[in-house]
Amino acid sequence: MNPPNASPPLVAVLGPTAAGKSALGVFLSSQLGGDVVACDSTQLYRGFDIGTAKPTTMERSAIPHHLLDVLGAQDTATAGGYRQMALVVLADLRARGRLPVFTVGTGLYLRALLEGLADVPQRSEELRERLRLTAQAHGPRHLHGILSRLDGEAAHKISAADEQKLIRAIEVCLLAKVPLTKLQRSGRSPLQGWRALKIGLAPKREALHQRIHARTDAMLEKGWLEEVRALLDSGMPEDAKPFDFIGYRELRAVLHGRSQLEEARATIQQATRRYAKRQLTWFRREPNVHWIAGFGDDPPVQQAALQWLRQQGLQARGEEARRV
RNA sequence: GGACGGGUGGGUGAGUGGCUAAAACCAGCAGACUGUAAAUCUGCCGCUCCUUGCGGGCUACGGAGGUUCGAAUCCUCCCCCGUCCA
Repeated sequence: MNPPNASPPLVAVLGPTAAGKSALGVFLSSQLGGDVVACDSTQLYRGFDIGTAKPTTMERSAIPHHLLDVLGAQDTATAGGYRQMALVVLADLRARGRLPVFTVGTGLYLRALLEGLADVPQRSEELRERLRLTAQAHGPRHLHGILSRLDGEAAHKISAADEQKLIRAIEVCLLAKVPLTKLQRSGRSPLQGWRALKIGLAPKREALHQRIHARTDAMLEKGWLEEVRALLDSGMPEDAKPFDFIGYRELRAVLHGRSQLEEARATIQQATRRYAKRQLTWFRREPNVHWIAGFGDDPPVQQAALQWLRQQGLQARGEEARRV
C-alpha cells in the first residue's frame, strides 16, 4: 500500500559543526541511492579544504558529492546564488532518479532553497561601498537614520549598530525603489515539487565541544597551516572572503608572525564552539526537524535516521527497483 | 632578615571614603537574523525573595581587627605573590 507521495523526497541532514553530518549524509546516500549535496557556505570555495572539513576523498569517491569547490576565492557566496546552483543540482538528480541528501551547516542557505527568497535586487558593490563610506564618516547610526526614512519598519527591526544588515536593507530599498518590508511581504517562492525530510543531529554540548577540539587538532596535524601557506603563496588576495573563515584568519596571523600556533589553536577552538552555538540557535527554529541525539558517525544514530526515513516512505536502494 | 610593588567577581583588569553588586574587555548563557551567514547584531551574566519594580534582603574586593554616619578605597597586625638588597 502506502501510496507514493506526490512529490519525491529530499533529505536534509542538519546540525552544528563537527556533529557528523557528512558521515551521516554518506551513510544515508549509500543506503538509499542518493547523492550528497553540500549546503555550506564555506565548502563552496575551491582550495579551502582542511579547515572547512570537506568530505574526504574516500567519501567523495564512494558517493557523488555536489556543490563543493564551485567557487574561486574571489567569488562571493550568497544565499541567492546557492539557491540557483542547488536548483540545477536538484533538477539533475531528479532526472537521474537519485535521492538528494543535503548536509547543511548553513541554515540560511537551506531556508533560501526550501522557502525561497523575496524577489529583491542583488548586491551592488558600488552602492555598498558608498554606504560603507558614509558609515565610516558619520557612524553606523547614520545608516539607521537613512533606513528609517526609506523603510521605518525595517529600521525598527534592525539594530542601529548592525552595519551589515543596515547596508543590505538600504541597498534593496534604493535599488528597488520600494521598501524592503513591502517586498518581503509580497512573499517568497518556495521550492516546488520536493518533499523535504529533515534530520537534525543534536549531540550533547559537552561532547560536541570535545569533538570540536579534537577535530581542530586533527586538522592542524593534517597540514592545515601548510594549506593556508600554499593558498597565500599562490597569489590569492588576502582580503578574499574565505581567508576570513574560522581558522583561516587565525592561521594567516600565525604565518605573518602576528601570533603563535598554540594561541591560534585555542582561538580556533573557541570560535568554532561559538559558531556551533549560533547554528544550534538557528536550527532550533527550523520547522519539522526530526532530531536525533548523538553524532552522525555513530552507527545507532545512523540506523535511527535510516529507520525514520523508511517510516516516511523512503525505500532502501534496490527496493525502489523492485517496486517499479 | 630588609626594601619596595601587588593581592578585586570564571579570567584579564579599572576603581583611592558615599553616586559601587563594583568600569571595560574576554569567556559563558540566551536570542535575532529573507542575497557577507564559519558573517552580523541584541539581551543576560554574585545569591535570593516577592505584589517583577529604575523593588526588598543577603553575600562580595587575601584574612582578622580598627577609624568613620559610611571603606574595595584610610590605619594596625597577619598570610600569600613578584622584584630588588642581604
